[in-house]
Amino acid sequence: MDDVRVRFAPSPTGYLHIGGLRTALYNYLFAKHNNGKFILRIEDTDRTRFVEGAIENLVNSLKWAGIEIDEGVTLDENGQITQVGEYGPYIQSERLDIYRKYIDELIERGYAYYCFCTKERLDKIREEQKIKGLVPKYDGFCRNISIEEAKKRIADGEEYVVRLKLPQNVDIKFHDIVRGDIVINTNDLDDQVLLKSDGFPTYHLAVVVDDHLMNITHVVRGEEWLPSAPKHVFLYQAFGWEAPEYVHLPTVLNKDRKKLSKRQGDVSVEDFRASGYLPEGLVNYLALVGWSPEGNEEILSMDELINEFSFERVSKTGGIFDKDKLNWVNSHYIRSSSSERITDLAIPYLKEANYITDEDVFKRYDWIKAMVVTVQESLSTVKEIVDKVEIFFKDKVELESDEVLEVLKGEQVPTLFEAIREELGEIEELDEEFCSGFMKKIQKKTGIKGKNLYMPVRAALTGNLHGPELVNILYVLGKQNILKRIEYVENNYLK
RNA sequence: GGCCCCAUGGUCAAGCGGUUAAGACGCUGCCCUCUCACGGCAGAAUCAGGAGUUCGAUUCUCCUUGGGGCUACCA
Repeated sequence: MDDVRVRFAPSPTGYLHIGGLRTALYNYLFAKHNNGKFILRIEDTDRTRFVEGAIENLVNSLKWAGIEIDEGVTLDENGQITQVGEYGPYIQSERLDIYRKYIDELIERGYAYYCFCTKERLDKIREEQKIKGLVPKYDGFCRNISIEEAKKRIADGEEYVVRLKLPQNVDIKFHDIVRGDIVINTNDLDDQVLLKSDGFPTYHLAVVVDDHLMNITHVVRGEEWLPSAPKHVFLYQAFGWEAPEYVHLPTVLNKDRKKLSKRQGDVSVEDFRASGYLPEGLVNYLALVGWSPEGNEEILSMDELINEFSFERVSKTGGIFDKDKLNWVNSHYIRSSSSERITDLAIPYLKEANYITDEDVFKRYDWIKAMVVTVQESLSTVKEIVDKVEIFFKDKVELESDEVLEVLKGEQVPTLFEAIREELGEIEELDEEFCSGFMKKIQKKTGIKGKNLYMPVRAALTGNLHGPELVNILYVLGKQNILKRIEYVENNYLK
């Protein structure tokens, strides 16, 4: 295969959408699988939709996800937008003169024409066509204006656009790697605007010119581009260029089988990151929506994904974004991460919940880490740690249910509490070693064992019948908290 | 409405003419265990419908139905 060059070409209209990440990911996986280049191009031809800071966000989200940009738009070490590569500029608004040149060429060759129709006229004819039950499309009013006349009108200051001049009733065929051959008749296509009245190209012109000039070998993009692909193919033919290979990816849907949208909650990569998803988890899961590995193993690192990826195994069907499965994948990565990593990721959440302070981070890092380890295996997202460690930070012991009270009212409970007090009285503070032997000592001392030993202690310390290992709870709580909670329980529930 | 794409359990999906129709998430039960979680085992659950083609269709063709997309001087 020729040197593979693919591009991810988002519009800088905000944050990177989860569907966009998937598209970028498949581009990246394909490129890396073939030792090719992954290029980031910014398609900012719609000035009305430009959002400040969007490019930085896009790049940061890609980097976070582990997608490395080989060429095109990226950020330098100071976080400033920069462009690398020999096919630049890679930001379309900086390529206006290039598009201009190719538009002129198209017009000269008779594949495009100037159009002076006003917005009002366009709206009107569409309205009429709709009423008549016709397909709303441009009626060709300006199709036959001569170049000379058009130029004169332009010189007179008339506003204009340039439209694609599509032949009538011609089948345009093209091949899509995952979908096979696709044929669309030009009668079902519109004389698409190529150059807008503000001098900016539309997507259709810019994408063709840029993909050609940047030597893109494979256009991998969302399914929503499928119906306009023939226009692009026609343009390649008009220019006399060789078209790239096409891959139109199935859509990522929400539970209602609609395109994933903001109304359903998190949709941007930034949202998922903030919710405590690890990049490996999100990437791994996303790879699985619309593609499947050959084997049964679904937990795959980026390198493994690169190694296994092929368009042959990309599905044609839109897939629903399944948060449950994402959580499962993510929990896998949380469990297999080092406790240091998860601790560092958890600290901001713990601080936000006012469970810890900067001073704690500085002075009691090991204690924080111990707490994280205690709940690490049960987390789906790092953010969940806030709920999981809540038990350690309550002043009062709140009983979760009547069953807890039942346990606390067991007849051996006073003996148990007394033994704990005595045992704790002998030491300054708990260390991990002490904790791991603690329950055994109590057992020896009181003769109480098993459920009867653990459950009342758990109930008294957490107000709960479930939770992490009791030994860990003891350590995280520390001597004073243990004594306080026992006392609290005695005073409030056992009198 | 027109055009295009798509169709295997609730979800992601394997399958590419002959299979007891994989696997994963979720769900249920059991085991492990102080409990939860992890882990292990087991279970329920799928080829949208109808015509063809064929000795034989989940698989190929057509129709119906359903879903999605496009139909802008947005991408």
